[in-house]
Amino acid sequence: MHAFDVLGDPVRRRILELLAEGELSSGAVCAVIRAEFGISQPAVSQHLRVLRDNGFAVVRPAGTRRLYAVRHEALRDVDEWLERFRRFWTPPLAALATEVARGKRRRRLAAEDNEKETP
Amino acid sequence: MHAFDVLGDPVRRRILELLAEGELSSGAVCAVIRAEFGISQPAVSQHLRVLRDNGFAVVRPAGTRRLYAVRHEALRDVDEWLERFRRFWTPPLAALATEVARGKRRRRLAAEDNEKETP
DNA sequence: GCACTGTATCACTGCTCACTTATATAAGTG
DNA sequence: CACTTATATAAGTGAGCAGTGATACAGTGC
Repeated sequence: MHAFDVLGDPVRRRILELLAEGELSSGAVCAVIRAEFGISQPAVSQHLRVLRDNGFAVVRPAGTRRLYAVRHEALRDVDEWLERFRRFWTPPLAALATEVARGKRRRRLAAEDNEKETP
Repeated sequence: MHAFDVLGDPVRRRILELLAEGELSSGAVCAVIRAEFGISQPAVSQHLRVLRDNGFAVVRPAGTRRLYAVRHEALRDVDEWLERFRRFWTPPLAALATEVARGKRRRRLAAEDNEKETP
């Protein structure tokens, strides 16, 4: 499932917005979504599953609860897709900083690869 | 239709990628998409319509052709939705520049509103 | 152990939406 | 004008997916 397919659903977008504030239990997410969209608990649970399966969220058991958090890597991929359009509205300073960040990230990823190859 | 629903389709994303390079005729888009996705001309035309109707593309007649171009405003809205997540991977410099740009945009929009109210 | 709460999965269903074929509209060309 | 090319619209069909109710599973406290 492509990143944008995941974000194509309003419920999933809302869940991510909620998780952006910080870790939340399945039940907490469920409560808000039920109130706002009027859908059942299984429906919310399935959306959480989609988010998990596609790397948009991570889950951590805490007693009987399961705490969800955003995985920002997935959203960064979306952000990078926008890159090619961004130059039309991004001022040069931000573009430069983004470029610097991207270079950093590339170097980091490359370093990780080297670690794997020569452990 | 929400911006992310529009981007939820791989064909539409690809079309936007093509248009990001510059203005293209319906036929030119069609040729590429047909080759890559194997769908019919009407199918492509319908996707172009969705992009038009949702403000992701503008069209300009040129003789018998119709030239399509990206409307960046729509993509900026998507970009702004990502804003709340971006702080996790954006370096401070870029964040500052983005903030400056946003202030600019807000002032511009406000100015436009004033123009309307006192023409 | 049992009951209870919190969460996930299963099996099914209905609706949305992307596709197709056929056709309409519009502009250039002889 | 008829003919062709370029593009859009119409009508109908099929698949996918988000929803439901029922159920299973896991952890907590008695």
